Amino acid sequence: MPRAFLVKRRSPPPAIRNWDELPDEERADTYIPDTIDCILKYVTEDSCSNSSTGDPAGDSPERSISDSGSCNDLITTPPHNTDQTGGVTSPLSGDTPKIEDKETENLDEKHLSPRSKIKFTTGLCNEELYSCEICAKRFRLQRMLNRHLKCHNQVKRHLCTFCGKGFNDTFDLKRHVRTHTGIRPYKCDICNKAFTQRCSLESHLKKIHGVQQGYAYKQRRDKLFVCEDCGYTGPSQEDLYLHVSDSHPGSAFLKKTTKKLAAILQNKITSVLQMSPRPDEDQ
DNA sequence: TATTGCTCCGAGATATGT
DNA sequence: ACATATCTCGGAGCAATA
Repeated sequence: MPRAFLVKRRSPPPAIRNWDELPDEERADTYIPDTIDCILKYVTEDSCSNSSTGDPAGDSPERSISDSGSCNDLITTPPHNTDQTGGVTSPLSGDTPKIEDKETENLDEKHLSPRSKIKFTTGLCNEELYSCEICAKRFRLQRMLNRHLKCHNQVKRHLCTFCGKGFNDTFDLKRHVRTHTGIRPYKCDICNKAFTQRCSLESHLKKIHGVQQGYAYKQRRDKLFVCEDCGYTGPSQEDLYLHVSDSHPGSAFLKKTTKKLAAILQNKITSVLQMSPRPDEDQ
């Protein structure tokens, strides 16, 4: 789906946004506004009063049904309480309510999930959708809503050890950390310039070299296995595992590798070692 | 087996540097 | 003005869990 159809929340609620201004010990602290209930109540009432017709304005430019006529995972509707950039603002402070992640889960249970699950009927489909009570976005899958709720949570779970900036997503953090480590896995074959993200490389190729990447969807999703310790890239997870275990035995990557995968890899390593003659046997 | 969470990713927007 | 860097957030695959 073209992202132009999505409500963009270009955020920066100025106060807390700058993580550098917070001492480390406060960055990940739970922050539950005393007024959270009020906020939720407000939003709920607001939702009720405004969204009974779905689109109070009636002339929303946002799309609710895809061109194909089928239901989308995300059906975008205008947020009822947004700032100019589409961001959600607290009715009290103008800032997005800050909710620690665990609290967000409670929030899901206590305030959002049951009441958010609605039977949403359109002319083209009739299916249960999960609605965010904060911004009124609707999702076909509960897990999509659950994850979306994190967007409204200013306390990020994943903190950069270099600058303290927080992210909702581990991969976003990993990608961000590359800006500190200088690891650039995506290299331009033509001029050898390297980039931290594939889309930067693609943009470069297109604008500078006039090369349009013709990736098929599957190719696009091919993973690039990057060693975040040294920038080594491998064609497979096994390859990366072998590299890391060999070159960076203390790496967190090894600790994160699932036992299952580690066992599979260990078996492979063992079988390879068994097949190759041991040096002392050669002699 | 169905659901959920984690992770990787791309698309697009915005920020920054030259 | 343009190129590049960085960020946000939804889509999707897969593994873990109920």
